[in-house]
Amino acid sequence: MNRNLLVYNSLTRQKEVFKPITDGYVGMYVCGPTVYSDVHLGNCRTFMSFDLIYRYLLFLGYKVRYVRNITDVGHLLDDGEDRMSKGSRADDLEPMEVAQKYTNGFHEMMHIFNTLAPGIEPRATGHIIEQIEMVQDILDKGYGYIKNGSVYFDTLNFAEKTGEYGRLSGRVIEELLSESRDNLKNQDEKNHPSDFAIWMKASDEHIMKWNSPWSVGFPGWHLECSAMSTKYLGKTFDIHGGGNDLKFPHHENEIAQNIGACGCQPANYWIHTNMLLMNGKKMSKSDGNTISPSELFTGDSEHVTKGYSPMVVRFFMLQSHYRSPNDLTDDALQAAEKGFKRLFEAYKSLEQLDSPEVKGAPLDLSIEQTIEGAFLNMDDDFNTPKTIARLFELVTIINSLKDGQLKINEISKDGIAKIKTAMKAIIFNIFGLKDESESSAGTMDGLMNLVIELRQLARVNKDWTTSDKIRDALGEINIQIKDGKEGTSWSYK
RNA sequence: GGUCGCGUGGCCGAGCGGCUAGGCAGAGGUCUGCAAAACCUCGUACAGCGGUUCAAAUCCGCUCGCGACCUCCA
Repeated sequence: MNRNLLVYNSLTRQKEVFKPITDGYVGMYVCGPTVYSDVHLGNCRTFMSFDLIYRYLLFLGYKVRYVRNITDVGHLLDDGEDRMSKGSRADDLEPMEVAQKYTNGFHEMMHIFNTLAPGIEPRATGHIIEQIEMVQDILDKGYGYIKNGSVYFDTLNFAEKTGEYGRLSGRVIEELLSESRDNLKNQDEKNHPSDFAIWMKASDEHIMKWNSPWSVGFPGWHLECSAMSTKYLGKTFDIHGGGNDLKFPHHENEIAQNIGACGCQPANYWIHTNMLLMNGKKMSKSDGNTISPSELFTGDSEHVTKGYSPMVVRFFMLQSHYRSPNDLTDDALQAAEKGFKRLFEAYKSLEQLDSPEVKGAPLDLSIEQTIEGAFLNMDDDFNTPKTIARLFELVTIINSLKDGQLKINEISKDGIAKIKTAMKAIIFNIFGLKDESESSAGTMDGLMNLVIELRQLARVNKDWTTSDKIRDALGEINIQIKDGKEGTSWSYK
């Protein structure tokens, strides 16, 4: 498919025409989670955003190698303790048990949200050798120095020689120096405050450690992504993504390491997703301003009045652009839930539509324009809210045709087929939504057809007591009866 | 304190120099045995103050408010 895809590149701060290194192929690396506790809803938003991007690239016909790592080592806390170690001590588990436990939970949640699994999901601990080799490369190029068994990246020297440091995050090395002057404590081994460790010597009590030419230790906390993206996607690949809170220092340092090791930019396009807020504020466990995915599904939280299904949450997130902050509120979720149901109801109605005209009916042209508009919106930096607006324009047309406000011969068979193809592609393939009411649909349809038939019989006999009782009783178990011109249909409330 | 970004109608959320966003909620109407659903119509916007322009929600400046990053973070 020859579409002109525009992508906002954080590196250049503008939308650019997307052109992969190799025609038809895309290499995409996304920074995955650190698996030391349960998945955070914010993580889910980020990975759903990249799932959408992945899905759209696939839809456009690209062969995509999607790599998303699992970080199971190397993130230090303020007190110098590794998160994995801390997690394992708290749960009385081996570090790898902690990693496995939360990796499983993460995968389960990604499945619940209907995201496609990446093609490769490398773990930091599985790539210690590659990371050691990269440290050596950086040392060989003169961008690293050794202090007491630890190896640091020499940002000053790197910035002077390449002029690259700070480009992604818009930082200047002199500013980094001045803003860090106050807190030079705990940094005595570093030559410069903005330097960062690429190999850390481990203390005796440290659990996760490996042999290296410099010390028994562990890799620095930005190195894994540099090493693993290079291993699976090459020295320079197409897209690197992550949450915008990773821009600095993580991604800035990643770029420095890659350029330091091989002299080339790791990725041509950097994509950063924005944060999920709740009630206008960043989600934070310490402030109590947080909700877990399962609490959101069950409604077991003071922040919501009821539970919202995974697909409603996904649809809600699609209603805002991936580069905008997304504010989770109960009102917004309720609105999303109704919109989501209207969309799916219309899609079901669409499947029943048929026209006597073969082609060339009056509505056909505007429908084609709306469909094309939807895809143009997707081409414009994956603008899902605009695409959804086009979808709802189609919803109105579908409902009008179904209810007879628009005559069925105003659209052709060809036009209906085009809406079907487009909506199916956008809703299911690109947005990754699914109909949650589908389970055991065959039995339910059969049962409901019978009930509706009985009620119709009562209505023909003007037995309103019976017909209303059927309707109201069904309403109580959340099934809604809808009397239309073309007969009666039903849906879950 | 420094850097970056944002403030759109009752709520959410696109738009980013001239052309209807869309959803939810609200009002009126059509349809219906009644209701719901659906459809049609309608209203209330661009934080504030200045400036640039024939024209600004959209560009510039200031003020206020919010968020992210600067320390691990999606």
